[in-house]
Amino acid sequence: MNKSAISPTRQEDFPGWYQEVIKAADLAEMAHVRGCMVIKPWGYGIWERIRDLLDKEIKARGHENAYFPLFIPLSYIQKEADHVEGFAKEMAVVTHHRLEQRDGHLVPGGELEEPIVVRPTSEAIIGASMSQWIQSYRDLPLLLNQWANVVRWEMRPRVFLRTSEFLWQEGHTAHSTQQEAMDETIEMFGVYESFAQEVLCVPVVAGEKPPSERFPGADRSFSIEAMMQDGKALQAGTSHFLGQNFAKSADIKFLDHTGELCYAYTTSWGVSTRLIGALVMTHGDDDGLCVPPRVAPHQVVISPITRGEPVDADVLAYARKCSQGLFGSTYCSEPLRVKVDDRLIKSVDKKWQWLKRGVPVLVEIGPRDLEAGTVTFRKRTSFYQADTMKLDDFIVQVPNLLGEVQDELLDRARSNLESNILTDEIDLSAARAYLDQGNGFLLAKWCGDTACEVAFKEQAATIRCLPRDRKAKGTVCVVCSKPATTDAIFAQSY
RNA sequence: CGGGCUGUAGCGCAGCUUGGUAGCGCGCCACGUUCGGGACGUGGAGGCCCCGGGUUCAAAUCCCGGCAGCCCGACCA
Repeated sequence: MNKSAISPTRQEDFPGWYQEVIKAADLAEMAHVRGCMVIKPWGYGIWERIRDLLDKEIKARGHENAYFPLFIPLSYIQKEADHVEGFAKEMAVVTHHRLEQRDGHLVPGGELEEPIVVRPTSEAIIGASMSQWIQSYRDLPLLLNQWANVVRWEMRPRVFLRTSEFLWQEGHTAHSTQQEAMDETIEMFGVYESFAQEVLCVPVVAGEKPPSERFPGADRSFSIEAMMQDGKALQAGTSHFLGQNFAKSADIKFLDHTGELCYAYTTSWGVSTRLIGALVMTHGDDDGLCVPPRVAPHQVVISPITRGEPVDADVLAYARKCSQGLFGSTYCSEPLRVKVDDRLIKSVDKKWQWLKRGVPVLVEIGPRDLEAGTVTFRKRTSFYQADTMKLDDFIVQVPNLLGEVQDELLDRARSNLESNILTDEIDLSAARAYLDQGNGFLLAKWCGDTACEVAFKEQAATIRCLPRDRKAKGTVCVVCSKPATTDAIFAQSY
């Protein structure tokens, strides 16, 4: 009888399962514009939680939010050579500014003298402002962040993972010294790492990107790499040390305390709606999504079991009493988010809906509970096992229940990550065979030569990052057997 | 951007070969019997058959061109 709610299952067809969960959990649907998605309330609610919590972390470190234009003059983009090369192939370009009737059709008219690109990222246009705002070392550091949409015309869109338009946060800072900019890069890198783990329950491998995977125009890039349940890596957040590259191209200069004119050092860092894709592929099961309580739009849903009988009114009142009892309680220093789902549909349908959406705790209240002064509830992590508790006890216990779900999700994900990182010292053919199966990460030594990365191309595997906290066994490069200079995580990736 | 597959009711699909009144299941609405693990019966609503051209007396069906989606590559903070 315990037929799973999602078909196909993860085992049968992981990409098919992913798309089905997106749909069944009411997160999003593809719009009829290439690669664009409509984010539905449950999905957007998760994004709002991510935004609100991360925004606090960003502001707590002295950054201020601002907003810069969606449109960037082509000439701004052109200033940084690597940046242009990195983004040129995926740019939406605006060339006209009106529509004209011609042969009964609307066609673009009024060609622009200079084409405008829709921002794929905002280094170029924010740099232009920075250059005007910064004159003295007293103007530094300049610590900005913006929440915005960006557009990248990717070849192969995938909902939440790689959409033509997506929502993100992009931090942009300018500093007077290299060290301070580097510290900033590492600081925000750390914020992402702990946010992923503590808030999203997504454990990650944190490390520096190899040169081939750097952000276009960056001197150094750092990323957090999460492992999806199919063993593939998902880059979940990046932080870049841009050196003086953008300062030179955007003319961001200041007079230091000795009166010398210097270029600033800049950084940028961001996370996007891709994090929702990470949540799905980290915590989803064959019954749908499991939303970590800290980012769940509703942490507790109370479903009154009504059957069109006189007792319904009392059941509903009892459900509201339960909801009100939770009012004023907190979890992680925030008021509980509780919803009474009093829609006039069958309670069993509500149960399946909330299972698929992944609400952390679902409470069902019926005439029996009313009579006994109890509630019946299920945690999403053990949904098929309902518990019954006195109402007063339940009200006290809810924060603990949420904590349990949060912990269970993290533990489960962490054990998946750790048990699927191959750390054996193996030779190239064994490494290839392992990566070809695509069931996890390989932690191995690397000589630092890009040519050795190419050896894994056939297996579609790349170096995801040079892990900060993990040491591979051995002393020689897994590919060429020359002395290794670093540890590296090899994996297939999204 | 190359190769393959697909586009018909909210969702999943049949019909297309061989052109001739638009179908099925789920869902939705109404009523009745049910009801704490996806109930059942009866009746009903709902379609520019992706878009634009062409062939034809006649196109969901044949031809051409687009657009969008999925899978595989290449590409990709």
